[in-house]
Amino acid sequence: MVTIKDVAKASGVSPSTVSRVIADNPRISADTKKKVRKVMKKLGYHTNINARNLVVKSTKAIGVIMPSSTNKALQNPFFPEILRGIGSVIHKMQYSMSLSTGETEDEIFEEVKRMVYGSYVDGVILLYSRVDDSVTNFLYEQDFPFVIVGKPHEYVNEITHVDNDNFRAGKEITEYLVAKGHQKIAFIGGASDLFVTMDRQAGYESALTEAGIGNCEEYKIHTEFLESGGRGAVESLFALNSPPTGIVVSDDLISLGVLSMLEDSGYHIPEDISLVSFNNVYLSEITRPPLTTVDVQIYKLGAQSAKALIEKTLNKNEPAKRIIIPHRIVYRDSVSER
Amino acid sequence: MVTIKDVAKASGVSPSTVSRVIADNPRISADTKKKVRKVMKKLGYHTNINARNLVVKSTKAIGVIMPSSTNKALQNPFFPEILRGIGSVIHKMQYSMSLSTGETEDEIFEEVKRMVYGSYVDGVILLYSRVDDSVTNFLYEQDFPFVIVGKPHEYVNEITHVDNDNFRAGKEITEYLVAKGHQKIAFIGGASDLFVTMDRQAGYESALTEAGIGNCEEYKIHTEFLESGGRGAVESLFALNSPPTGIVVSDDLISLGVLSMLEDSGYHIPEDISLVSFNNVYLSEITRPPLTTVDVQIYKLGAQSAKALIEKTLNKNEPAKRIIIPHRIVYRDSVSER
DNA sequence: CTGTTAGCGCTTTCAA
DNA sequence: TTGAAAGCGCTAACAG
Repeated sequence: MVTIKDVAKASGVSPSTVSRVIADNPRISADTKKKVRKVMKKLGYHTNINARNLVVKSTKAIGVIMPSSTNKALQNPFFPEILRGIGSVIHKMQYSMSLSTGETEDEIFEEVKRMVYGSYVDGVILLYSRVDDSVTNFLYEQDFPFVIVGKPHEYVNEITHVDNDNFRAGKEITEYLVAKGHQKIAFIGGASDLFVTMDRQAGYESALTEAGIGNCEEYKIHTEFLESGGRGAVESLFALNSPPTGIVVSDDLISLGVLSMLEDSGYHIPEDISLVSFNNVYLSEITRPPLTTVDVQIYKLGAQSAKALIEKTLNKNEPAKRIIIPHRIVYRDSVSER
Repeated sequence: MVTIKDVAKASGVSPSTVSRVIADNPRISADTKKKVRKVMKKLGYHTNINARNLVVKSTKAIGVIMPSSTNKALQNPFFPEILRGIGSVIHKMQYSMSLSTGETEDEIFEEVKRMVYGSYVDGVILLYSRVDDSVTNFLYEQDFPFVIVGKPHEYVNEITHVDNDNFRAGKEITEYLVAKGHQKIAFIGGASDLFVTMDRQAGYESALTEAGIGNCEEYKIHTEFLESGGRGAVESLFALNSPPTGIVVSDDLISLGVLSMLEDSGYHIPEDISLVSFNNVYLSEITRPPLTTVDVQIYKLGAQSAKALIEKTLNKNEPAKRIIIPHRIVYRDSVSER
């Protein structure tokens, strides 16, 4: 391995000068810089990141924590897309990204502890937000730089997070259904302890109320369609005396499942029943029919969270902020006039 | 930060002893170990990974390189799933995983160079295999430990890779269609410069030949359904004098697109035309109809590649190997008898 | 503008 | 079974 000393010797300067050249220190003459750089190139010098990290006490690495993956929720294209967004700014800033590998909550927690105690990373991005999460609490107590994609359970004003206005999004998409003449509108959400689900559902409820349409509990179900249970829940929805004519589904992937089983049961979308959804991942374009869905700009969600985190690691007392990524409805073919 | 010296002082031993306790060196008495460990706990000691890396010249980190993400191919659930597989063994071995963040080929190449020159990682997993890839060539020339998921273009016997027997898989699934009475079978593949596509297609062709069915070029098309071009290609397939009754599609996500447009055009699956696919990602269960597809065991693909790589980093002259992950056909409802 | 010197926190001979 | 000392490759005062 070529070290700074080798370069120093070969170019007839001191190691510190070489170090300064690397840092492009303005107090080094252009001449020496050029000379040293040439030698670096010739010798094939590359700075050893561990040595530098050790002294500057920063790794320029960000830890990204995925939710526990005991079910198939991770197969949601949401994740590669948000990783791409995070990656874009991480890359631009010359940082690197360390991904969590634990499958259970405990494993993940252990891993996060290693990350922060072992100085693996300068900061952490949490790709989920749950009630009473040990990782969140730990990071908060340690006062370690982190941001949440989504909404924190506690300390909302002290934890910087980037989120959509899921309440508004849920409300707007429901209002759209109402405007199309629907009165009986159901809600199908994923895990009910996720804030996304709760917020979108609250928006849905608010829209119904404001429209003067009562909202009944039988119209709200939660399923991830990952276990076979979901099927029954949806069937019972249509066994009701007065079945819905429209459905708000909280996630595109769930929509695909709902779509399939509805058509299987003889309903046609959108003729018989209309369906709207969230996220606008690629597959929502290629379902049959293509989905009217709210584009939450996953990529930006990722990019902004990385940006906010890096700012925070650079300046420890950067105030906590909430960053709302705007959404917009993408109109496709899963809704019909009533 | 609590260092080894602090622990040493507090427990009345030397730093080297503490270091040995951490490494669980057998030559340290059980007593001292206990004593020192108690102090470590009390002080909240955690070893600084950078300092250790610097001296042992190993980072216990693996770099995972995704394909360039200029299109939406990354939204394929294949990626989260293989990451999960890789993560499982990385985690078990107490390694960490560094994900690439570049979007273009050039960015990725730069990043890989940083990773290896800067001693960021001990080894690299390539999640793609392309013809004439600069990253592959670089890694090969540097003699840096790496494995490819898929089949290397060159030096097949010198680069350890983990792959499916895509030729056989393609052949078997096509034979299945033949056994079901199909004679006119088309092939729809993704990018034609990908080895997966080529191998699966070759298997398809071989099956047709062996069945005494000629295979004509008009029956083979390539599209990722990411650009609108795919639609036209498929339509022309059915504008043929003698349109196919069965289709082999090289990827579940593409299948979803094909499915949708076929039904849109008035064809019914499987009554009018049968369709088989590859990968068995979650969404193949929830399409309409659910897909008969070959399960390539993505998770294992990831796990085995991580395992092979770690072995290689641990023992530089571990011989190159080819690891074939078995596949199996999952029979669902997208095929009908002719 | 550049060199000298002292560490960063850890592991590892070599001695005892 | 343990300690002393050197050094991994780099940066950062402090001098000059």
